[in-house]
Amino acid sequence: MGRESVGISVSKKEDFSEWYTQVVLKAKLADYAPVKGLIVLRPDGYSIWESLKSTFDKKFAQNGIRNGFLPVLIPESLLGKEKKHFAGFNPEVFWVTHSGDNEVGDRLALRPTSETLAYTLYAKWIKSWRDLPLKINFWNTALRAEIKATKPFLRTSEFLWQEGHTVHSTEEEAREEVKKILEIYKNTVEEELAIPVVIGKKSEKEKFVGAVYTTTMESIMPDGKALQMGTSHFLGQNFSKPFEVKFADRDNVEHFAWQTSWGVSWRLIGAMIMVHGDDKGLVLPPKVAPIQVVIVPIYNSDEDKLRVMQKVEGIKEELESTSIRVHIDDRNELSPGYKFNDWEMKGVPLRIEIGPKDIQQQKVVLAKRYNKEKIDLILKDIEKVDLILKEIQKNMLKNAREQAERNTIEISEYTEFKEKMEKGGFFNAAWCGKQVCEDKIKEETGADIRVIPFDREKRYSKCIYCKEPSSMIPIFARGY
RNA sequence: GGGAUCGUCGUCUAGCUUGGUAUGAUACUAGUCUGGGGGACUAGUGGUCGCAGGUUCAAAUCCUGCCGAUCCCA
Repeated sequence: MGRESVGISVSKKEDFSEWYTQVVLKAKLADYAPVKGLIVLRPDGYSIWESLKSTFDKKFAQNGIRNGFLPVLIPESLLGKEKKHFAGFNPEVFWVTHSGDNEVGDRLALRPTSETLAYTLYAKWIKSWRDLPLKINFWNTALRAEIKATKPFLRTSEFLWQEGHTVHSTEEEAREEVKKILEIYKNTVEEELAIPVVIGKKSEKEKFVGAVYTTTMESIMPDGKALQMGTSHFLGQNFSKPFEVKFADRDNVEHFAWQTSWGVSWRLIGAMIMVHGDDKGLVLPPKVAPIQVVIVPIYNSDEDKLRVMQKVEGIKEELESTSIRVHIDDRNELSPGYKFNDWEMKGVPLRIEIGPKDIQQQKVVLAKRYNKEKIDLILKDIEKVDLILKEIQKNMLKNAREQAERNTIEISEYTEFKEKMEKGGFFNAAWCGKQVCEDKIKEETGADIRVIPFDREKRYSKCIYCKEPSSMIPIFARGY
């Protein structure tokens, strides 16, 4: 009894959407807030975010990027300065119309993104080529009113993210920056979260409103839908002109600057849950797990307890000396079986079980979360835990990659495309580049162009829709 | 944007048709026995029925509005 109400009550395979929501809530990553579309991050969820944040911060710093802070309110007059940008975001902006009892003249937007505010300030700060490049990243939240059904981490009206905004004196340097950032994103997501991504460009239709072009990384989820994992935009001079981000070059001629902007959000956490989780709950990659190893002591008498706990403390110290994050589950009132299930729900990568029998044999039992494997480890080999965690991290990426590959297909017949799209997946299909075809495909199959992979930008074939000559093979999929 | 369904202790749920202040499970608290895969027993705590208003002697139940959630279609 009780099993159903404590654990996940549906299987990942049969009801993916319900499964996802239950994992988020029951693993205590997040909870719903009293306002539609808003969620609350709990400590277990927030530490995953903190872990990602610290990795990104290190990599950004190595690339000469520093952190700053921007306020949340942006006057309408600023937001509207770049026309297309404004038109794109306007339908989902939250507006502040009053300050206290007084109506404000120029309505204030709760930032849907900060380009317009940042660049107003950049225009003040940048005078000379000596001020460039200017590279600032902002960790904050963005607000975009979601009318559609919301999902924790994947679609919420407020989300945690970082938005980076850089300014360069040359076009080449800005384009290079866009690329560098996307590489940082890809490496981090694959190495930390063990999720494989495909990088490339967005189509004209799908690019960031106001950008010259958008580069993106996309991943496929186990239900066959695509998730945008992060974007890095080349803004050209589209913003520097209306916002007058200008600098005097070495020859004392004034030029408009070249800009980039880029961001990843807590969607990454949602992706991690979907890709790695199973019917027992969350499965965390060791690198981002708040607790990497949980020790469950087993005993049934006071003398046993004493002996076991002594051993357990020793193991903990030894593991911590190699910077492993260890937790001892010393809750006295719960049975070992309950604890096993509890930590599996929370996704802790490795569990150590140790009881009187183990002490007698000078060993412990190791249980790996991601593949449910249970093995014995001789006590004096305890330092191998570090290696095992590394191996888990590696295998999780490998498994995810294999799964992604199984869900990716080459396709050249439109009828087959339509038919198979019902089941989802990444479809490599040729495209002529015309938006009419892109629109028709979206209308008839629900799939859009997720990404045009960099290595498939110059592949010549026939458009899947109109059969006219095509010059690229994008990935089509239904998205989140 | 159009349509449908729903909202009762923390969670799931009975009651709603035929108005009379709420059922059970789980969780939680305490104790005893237990303890290597969600343990048992006993005793407790907890809800005024999403919110606001209306009808009525009386509203979880009927009516109106709002808020929120889920699903389908575009």
